[in-house]
Amino acid sequence: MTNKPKLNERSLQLLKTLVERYISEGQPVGSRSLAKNSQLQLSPATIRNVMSDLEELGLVHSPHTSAGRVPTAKGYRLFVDSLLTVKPLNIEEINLLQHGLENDDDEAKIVDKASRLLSEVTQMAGVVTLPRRELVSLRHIEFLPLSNTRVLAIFVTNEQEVHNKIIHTSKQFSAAELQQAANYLNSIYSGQSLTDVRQAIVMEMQQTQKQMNQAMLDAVSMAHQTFEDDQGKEDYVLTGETNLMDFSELADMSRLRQLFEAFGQKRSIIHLLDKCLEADGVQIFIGEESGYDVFDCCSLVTSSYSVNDQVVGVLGVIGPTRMAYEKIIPYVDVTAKLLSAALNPKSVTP
Amino acid sequence: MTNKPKLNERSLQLLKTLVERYISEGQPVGSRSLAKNSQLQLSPATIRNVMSDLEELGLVHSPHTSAGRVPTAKGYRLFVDSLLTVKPLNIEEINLLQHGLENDDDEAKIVDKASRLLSEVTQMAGVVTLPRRELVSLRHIEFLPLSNTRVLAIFVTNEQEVHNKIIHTSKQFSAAELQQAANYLNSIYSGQSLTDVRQAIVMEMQQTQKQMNQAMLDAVSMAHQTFEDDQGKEDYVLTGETNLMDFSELADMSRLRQLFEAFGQKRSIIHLLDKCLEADGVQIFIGEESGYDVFDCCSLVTSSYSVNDQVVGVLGVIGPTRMAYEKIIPYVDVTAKLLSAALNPKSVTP
DNA sequence: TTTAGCACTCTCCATGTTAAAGTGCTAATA
DNA sequence: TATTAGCACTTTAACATGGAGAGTGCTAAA
Repeated sequence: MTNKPKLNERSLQLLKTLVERYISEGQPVGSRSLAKNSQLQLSPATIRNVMSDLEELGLVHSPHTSAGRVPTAKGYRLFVDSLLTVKPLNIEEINLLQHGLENDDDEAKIVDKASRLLSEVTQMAGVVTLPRRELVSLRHIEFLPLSNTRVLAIFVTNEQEVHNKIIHTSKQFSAAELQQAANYLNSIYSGQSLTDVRQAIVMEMQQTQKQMNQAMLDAVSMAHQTFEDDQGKEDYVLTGETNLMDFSELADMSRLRQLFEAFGQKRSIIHLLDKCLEADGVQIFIGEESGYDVFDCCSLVTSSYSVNDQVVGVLGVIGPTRMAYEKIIPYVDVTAKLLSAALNPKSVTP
Repeated sequence: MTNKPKLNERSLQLLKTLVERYISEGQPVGSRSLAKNSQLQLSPATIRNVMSDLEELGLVHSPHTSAGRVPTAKGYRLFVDSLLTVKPLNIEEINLLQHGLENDDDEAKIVDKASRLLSEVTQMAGVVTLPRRELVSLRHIEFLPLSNTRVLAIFVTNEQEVHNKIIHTSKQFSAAELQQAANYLNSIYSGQSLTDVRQAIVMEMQQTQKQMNQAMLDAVSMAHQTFEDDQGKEDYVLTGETNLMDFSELADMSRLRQLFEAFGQKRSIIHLLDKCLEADGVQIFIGEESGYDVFDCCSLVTSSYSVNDQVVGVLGVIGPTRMAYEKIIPYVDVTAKLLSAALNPKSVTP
């Protein structure tokens, strides 16, 4: 499907003004209005011919005979890729974001704030995935006895992420015994990556012939339980969903409901956001491009953010396909950069 | 305002069938329909007279001249308090709930499940506050060094709730020093209630003349930071909000938006749920009774749940004022009891 | 290739009509 | 005195009607 015929400068210029016009007015754009607002000196009749071509190419679409034209997802795509003139943020806008993302010890708080800022500033929904490190390293592990054979396992990864899980043991251990087990594990595995630790533990458990005393065996078995399921729960923070209720495109209740259910289930959103992890810079899904019916009249503008030059998450904005891309794109772009900056380890002052 | 005149048996009977009728049909109920459906042998004309009285008392209300009558919040209130015949759940319904709340180590998971069950079973929104203990006792505390003077404080309360916080110290401590501090604190404060610990720490810090070495002072100072802000974040789990989108009463977008914003902000909901903590058994807020405009056309049916015979939380259902109270009430009631059972410490098998 | 002109289509809005539902009032009835 | 029948009146909902406005597609002329 190599369909790029007849797309001369003029048609593109017309498509551009059509999209701009539609984005700002929200009404199908007719040939008269285009004739006036494009810089080209053309009569409405000529423009109608061009529109006919654009429609044939699937770039625009007419809701009914006597309405103007509306851009399709494909039309938006062409617009965003080749026609858009991005409006960089001014100082105040940048300051607003920078201010909101001032340093904070708590990673979760910063992420939350970033999402909130995105939604405030764009008046749409803001979304930020929690930062996920490729190599999660084990920092420290600790066991506390609960009732009977239940034990509370607490472990810290990546300097400051605390996880906990309740595990079951074969016999009842005293606090001292558990302390000993933790000491043993800390001495061996501390500092190693979680995947490595998991592997090593499985190995240990297979080679029982190795000279290990019962205490060490118990410790390894507990560690096995603690780390067994993937601790890498992907998650994201979504704010300003209610902003979406004000868009006429989403006024249909069943549509809206599906959208909010998708937000609640998180799965599809995570999957979509994951796709953006690899891409560098701002990435955009327009309408049906996402592949999820729920987002048919929505667009998603995202950018990845990083810590230590390593991409660890994605942030973005969800809104109706008809959004002011020229403004939203820089907002997402800048927020991603500022979030990266805010999350990066502070330069160590001596 | 002692307004209980003319409320004879017959008027009450009519009000009852009116409310039942309106709940099941969703349409204003006229005198003809009431004449047929009430057991009383009365002509529509007579019923019109009675309706006129009920309207004067503020129990019913006419949307316009030639529509039937609709119950007001006050009407619903009278209905719920004195006229309602509750339909107890049958075995299958109870089993469904019981099954869903099977024992699980993780408190958060059970609470989540309870909320989900409530919303599934009622097709409205389910809400459960996280269990909050009156006396939170300190179980264990632990410090881990981060970069520079930052320290990760981890502490466990109530046998299995893990909290963590980053604190700042005056100088850089080694892991060993921190371990020592934690040991000291554990030895003194472990087992005491958090409020007691907070008090004791403030006392310690004031009486510096007391013979304490520097290490002890450091430990106390760190503990002070760790426990300083109230760790009692009240929170709740809300599920099935999207169910509410299907009710015509909430079809108005701005209304719906306000409602969902209230859900997101949590404050007003928490406040409302807190009011239900004291009450025993099922409690109901109908429409404007809640005092929050957002809930004007919603009702909230709640019940508290307990652990060790002590009320620790509230659970309930949010839906339109026009809901099947006779079925919703037992659902909430039973779920609260089952949740209590699921959360109570298992009997220790020897 | 572009444009003017024109018939045509579709939506929107205001208007009007009718049927159905239900009320309030009055006067008759038990 | 409480109840009921009867009737005039009101309101809504659903449907038809009929311009006005906007915009199109097509054709033929420039």
